[in-house]
Amino acid sequence: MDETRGTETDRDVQIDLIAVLVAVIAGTPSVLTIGGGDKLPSGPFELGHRSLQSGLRAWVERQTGHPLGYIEQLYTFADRDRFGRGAGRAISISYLGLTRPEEVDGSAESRWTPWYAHFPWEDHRAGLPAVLAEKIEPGLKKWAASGGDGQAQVARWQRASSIFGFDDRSWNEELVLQRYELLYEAGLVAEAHRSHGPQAGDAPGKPMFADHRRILATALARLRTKIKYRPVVFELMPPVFTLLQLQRTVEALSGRLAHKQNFRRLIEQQELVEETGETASDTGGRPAKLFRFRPSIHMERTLMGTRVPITRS
Amino acid sequence: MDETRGTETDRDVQIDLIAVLVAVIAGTPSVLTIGGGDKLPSGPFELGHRSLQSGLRAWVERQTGHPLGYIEQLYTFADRDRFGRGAGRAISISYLGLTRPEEVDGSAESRWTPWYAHFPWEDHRAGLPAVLAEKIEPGLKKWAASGGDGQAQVARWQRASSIFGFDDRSWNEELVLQRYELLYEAGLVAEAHRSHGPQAGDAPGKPMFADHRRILATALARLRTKIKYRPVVFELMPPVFTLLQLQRTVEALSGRLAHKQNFRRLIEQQELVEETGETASDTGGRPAKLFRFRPSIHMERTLMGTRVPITRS
DNA sequence: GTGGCTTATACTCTAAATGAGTATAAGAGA
DNA sequence: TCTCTTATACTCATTTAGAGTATAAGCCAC
Repeated sequence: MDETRGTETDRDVQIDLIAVLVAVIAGTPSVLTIGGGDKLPSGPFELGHRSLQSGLRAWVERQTGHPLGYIEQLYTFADRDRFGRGAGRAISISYLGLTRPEEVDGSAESRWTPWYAHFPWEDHRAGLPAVLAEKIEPGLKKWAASGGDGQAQVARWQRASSIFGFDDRSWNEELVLQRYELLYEAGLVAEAHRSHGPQAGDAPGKPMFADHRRILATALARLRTKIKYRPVVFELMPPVFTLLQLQRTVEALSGRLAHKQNFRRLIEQQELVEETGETASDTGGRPAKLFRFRPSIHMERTLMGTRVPITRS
Repeated sequence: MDETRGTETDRDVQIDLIAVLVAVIAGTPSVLTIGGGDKLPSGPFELGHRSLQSGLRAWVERQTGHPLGYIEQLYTFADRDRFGRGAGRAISISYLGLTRPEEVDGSAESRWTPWYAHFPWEDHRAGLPAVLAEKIEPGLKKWAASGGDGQAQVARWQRASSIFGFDDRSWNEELVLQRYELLYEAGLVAEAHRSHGPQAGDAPGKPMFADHRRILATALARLRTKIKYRPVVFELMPPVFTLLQLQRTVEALSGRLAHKQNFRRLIEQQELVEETGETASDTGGRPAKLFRFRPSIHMERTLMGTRVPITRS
């Protein structure tokens, strides 16, 4: 099996670990960035590291002063052209990490960036984002119209509209990555233009370094999928919270609103939380009971499911 | 953190691509193996490869004579001790691939191995597998009883019973990896004993080379999860099939039986398939209508969902 | 060619889950 | 006390899911 080995196989291959660290800060889902807010924390995987995870922890903590809690592997990339030709090649192993607000500090080099700044079309909490109708839909219409023969054009538009929910199709919040990739393909995000030419300024969403925005999209998609069947939200919550706070966090992640009464029904019937006995009176209305996550149920739920209701319209 | 390092960041790191290639052959879910049936096809990622996927394709096709269709990335491993100390270290990027029976041939070096040979406890189609009550439950009871103080013992047994569905808890077919890892931890699979000592013969399920069985477990878990919400089963079906054949394939993957009438209802209402107009008369009873996958719905369903009914008991 | 075996296919029934809404409670502040 | 705000309890209709009954349409043995 080892034909051409020995010379080049195991040389010039750099292994990078990239972290997408997420926290919800004052209701705003945010990602930890370095370098002026457009780079994800990352660093090389070194021989001294015991494992990929521990390598990542070491790097991120050094680079951001931020200790890592829950982390999970996202995806491994290896594009030859990732950093231009001739530079050898890099393999990037990306991770998703979740942290609580209390643990948030932000060091000199790192800071928390609201992720919807990079994906304004993903936040539907206040209704359809304007950017969809103003830039994305016309942009994709043009892209579809430029695609080969009639049939190919129809196929392009079908793809676009089913992914983005145009023409009265429903919005699926999990398709973050597909949407980003489609925009990239259609040249509607700045990263698609190597030279960052004239279009870059007009393209929706703040661009990021190299393919970091794609990685962030992967993370968002994974998180939105995961909160529906694993109780990971709690990794983002303070130890004690009201049900509305919990709901707001879920909404921040999924980018859409939930039906309050049904949300509460679902959470309670799943026995994920228990009352602390105290109430929070700073809510502006009737004081809300405070809850904590039920640790006893933790393992069980990690295995089984959690569900979250989201309004249909 | 950089204890024993020197200059060597990008040296001595070998990158392996590992394929878990799945096909359902005559109702038996199988995995492509080499080396006498205990190894997954794999090979180094080389500079000449355009991407991870194309590297994998090249390797597998050369090694097994088997062209790859649908593939998706599974997980990236990097254990320092994977191949013993001093051997540098290896990073393994694993992929799951699905193929159709027609494409199945099996070359000299490769062959198809029924995967339940490696995971006999995962096949519940003919009721609870005997190995559960005979070996696994007593083995895990013993393991639980040997774990620290009373509380720790209870916690161990709780974990075991909720993962394996003991004590009248329900079986969750998706927890393939958790079950394998628990068995490993409890020393109940041969791989847990480096020396392959006396217990190896008694341990349930055929062992595999290195950590290949863990990778296979990862693949099985992913596949069982995925068939529930993406129409990937069709990658495993011939172009034309009866609904019962489709059902048998789903059952083979999930390891449990489905309710025939409800299965049909679900498949039909989802409009995943369409009649070809022909019937198959070799089914032993009333001839069954033949169906094909609806290509028009393919993209849409790739984005949206597919569901599959499974009997509760 | 008829009765019995097998699988296919159509329906029915019931319970649970889900989406949406109404009604009432309990604080703060004018 | 009235009003505003949020919290919380219930109700209702629809959909989905699990399970079962009934009927259809082939083959085969006799």
